[in-house]
Amino acid sequence: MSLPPPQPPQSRSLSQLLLQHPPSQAAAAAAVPQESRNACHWFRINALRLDDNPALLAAIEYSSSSSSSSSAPSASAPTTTSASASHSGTAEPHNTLHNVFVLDPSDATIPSSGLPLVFLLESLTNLQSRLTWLGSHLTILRGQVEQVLPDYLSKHDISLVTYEESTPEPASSQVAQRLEQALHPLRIRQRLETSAFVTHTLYDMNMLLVACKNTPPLTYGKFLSLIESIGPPVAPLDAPHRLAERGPAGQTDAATGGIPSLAELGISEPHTPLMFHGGETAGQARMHHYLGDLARVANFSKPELDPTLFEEPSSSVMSPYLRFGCVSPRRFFFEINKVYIDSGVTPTQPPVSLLGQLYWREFFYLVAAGTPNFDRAAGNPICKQIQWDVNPEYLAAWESGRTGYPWIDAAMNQLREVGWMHHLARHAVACFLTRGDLFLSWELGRDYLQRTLLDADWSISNANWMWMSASAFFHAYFRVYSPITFAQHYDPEGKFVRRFVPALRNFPSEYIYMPWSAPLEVQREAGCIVGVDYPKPIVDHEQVCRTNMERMRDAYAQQPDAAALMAVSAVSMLTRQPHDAVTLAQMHGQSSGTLSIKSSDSISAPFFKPLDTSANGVADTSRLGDTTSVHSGSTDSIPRAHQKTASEEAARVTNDARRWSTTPVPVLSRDLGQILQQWHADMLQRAQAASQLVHHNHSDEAHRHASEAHHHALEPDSSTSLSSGSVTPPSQVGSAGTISNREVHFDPALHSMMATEVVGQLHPAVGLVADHLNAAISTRVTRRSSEAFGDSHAAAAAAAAASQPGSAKRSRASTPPSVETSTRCTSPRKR
DNA sequence: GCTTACGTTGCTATC
DNA sequence: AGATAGCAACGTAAG
Repeated sequence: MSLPPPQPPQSRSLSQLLLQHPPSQAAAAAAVPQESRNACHWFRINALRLDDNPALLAAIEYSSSSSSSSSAPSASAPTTTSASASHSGTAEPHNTLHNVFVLDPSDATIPSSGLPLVFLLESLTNLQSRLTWLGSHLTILRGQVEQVLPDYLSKHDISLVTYEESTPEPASSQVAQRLEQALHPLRIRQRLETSAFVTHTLYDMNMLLVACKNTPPLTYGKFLSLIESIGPPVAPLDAPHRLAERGPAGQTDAATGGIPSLAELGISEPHTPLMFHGGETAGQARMHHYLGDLARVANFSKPELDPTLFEEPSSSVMSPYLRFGCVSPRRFFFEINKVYIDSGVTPTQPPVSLLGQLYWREFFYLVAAGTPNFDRAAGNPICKQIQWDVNPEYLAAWESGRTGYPWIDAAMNQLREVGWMHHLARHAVACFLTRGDLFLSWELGRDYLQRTLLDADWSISNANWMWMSASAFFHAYFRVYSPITFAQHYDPEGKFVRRFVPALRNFPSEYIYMPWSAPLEVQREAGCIVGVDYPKPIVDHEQVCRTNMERMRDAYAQQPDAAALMAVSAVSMLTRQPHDAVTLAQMHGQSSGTLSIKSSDSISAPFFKPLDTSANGVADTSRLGDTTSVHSGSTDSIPRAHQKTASEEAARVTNDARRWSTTPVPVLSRDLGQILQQWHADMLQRAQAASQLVHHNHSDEAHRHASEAHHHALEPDSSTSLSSGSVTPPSQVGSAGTISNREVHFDPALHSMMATEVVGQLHPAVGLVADHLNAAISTRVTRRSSEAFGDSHAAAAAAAAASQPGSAKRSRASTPPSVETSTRCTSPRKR
């Protein structure tokens, strides 16, 4: 795959920058001369740096309009007649620059404990000293953003706020939305403007979503093609030069304070020295150090890196610095390109190259931005619906490094100790937790890593967990990592295990990855008795791996359509006939365009195994039988999967009961209700995001319309739009046990209505939901009905789905969420 | 609707 | 040792 030719980094002038970001330019021009031009840059968790920070530069530029000597590099001073313009030479500028970070306990994107918190505090400390050197100051506010920040802005008479745009993580955009909402009074009272910039990714995800018509590619190659058609990312901007002493340096008022200590936050100091230190300075040092080895960078090939190296990791470990924005991905990108040129050799190519890793990050951000319910299986249209087991003891063993498989345990211990694991070690533990061995949900593993890893990144985390569990992106579930041979290949001596599983320090290499197989005298000699000093394996890999593969095969074969489910659900909400939503895919009558969906082969499957799969039933029974027999006295030293504790068995039985329930309907309906509610919440969020987008565009009319859309989203008219109240409670959902005989009539015209009326009322950005609907109906449901009822029905279904509902809606879905469309589409419709 | 090419990184046995 | 075939056969996306 040939890539866009690298652009040399070039610094652009601020006026150029502002041209690219008309909002802030508009803000600057709109300010009334007599008013002060105090600006505030709100540092967010994804951009804790001075380098390549256009939002910071914009704030500097805005607040230093009078003095070209104190403004940012190469900035041409805007023509202005402001009062401060009369200040000359060394005089203190009248305007102040404020830099604020808000420690908001309600902000889920801010780590609240552990090594990630330590890393954050270090990053803030570094940021503070860098700002001080610059001649400015970092103020830490504590409390909810939407309360403390407006107060601060009001008190300091600030008229421009700049910040880094939110990530695809819902919690991230929610914070920004809460703030924007709270700032509304200030917009009027002190003519406050806000401006957001995207530098935490190489590309603006909204732009990419438009480019891919709201349907992100699901393969890396397709993603590369997409960005190839767009061109290389924008070059990074240099950090601001030193400013004259400005801003409220040294000031501490009641609401502000310094950077809190760990103790102050009630967190104990880590007992081992940090391996990776937070901050822009540390990040840049690491980047330059790593990039100093030209040959290593040019020959970088991700899958070949050794996951067992721990003194000096084989990969760059730039990920924590990218997560917190200590280093700009654009800067990293252009620095890598420089090395490629300097190295004089042909560098490796994506997907395995170092640059390719940045593209992976971008790819996952894009899919995350364009996929509803990206962080869970339910209601996630790209995620396979797999009936994972429930077993808290297995989960606890995995988390705490007590699975009995030294390679897995060592990796988990490394994670706990240093907050980082090699990429391939993550693969190993993720595969082990999910499809490989324990068959637990990827969401559980994601949760643990998300709060433990220094580089935890919502978009990348969820994508990789779906990948490794073969829930999305990757589907060759029969390729399972062995917890024994995989690490053996890299580290036959077991140095990594000895370092991170102290109990095995003296174990002979021959048995280091399978200590249970060592003769007892060997164990005694090594000072580690398996079962006493180190746990026995909690599962027999050989055995569970085979069983799990069968379960994966079954799950794939009976894969329901999450997308179709969502589509039908949505229509049922509109028709207020949710009791009918749960069923089957059959097509009758092309002329009437009415669909019905058969539950037995599609809808019930996401949450339940079909009742009639006798083969599986037998297998299940036999497994339970095995369990019983084992309890009657095997002293076999070889671990067996069915050697279970009573509580494990209880969990298993509960699990089976859930899977084999003979009355699935009520439970199914409850799940469905949750999906609908979640979906509705997502719509609200998108509407708010859209409204915010319009704020940034400073179009009064657009703004008014967006507000109306927002209002509608928040207080939906129950007769016209989606409200959680329209979800039928489980008790109202049909009679149990007759699910396979029930049908729902599904009119494509209603689908169209939903797109134009309800979705359109919120915002065209919500059109992406309609897009999912569209895809769901035209492909998934059709395919289902084809399987169930033959080709003629399928053809009719396809025709119906693609005819009148398609045309109107498709054009909307492919329309960028621009101001123009928003003014058109968000105007409320009377019924 | 069908076929085909492709997909960041498996394991084991065999030569 | 390093490469190859067999395993059992997935989904995505394009033609």
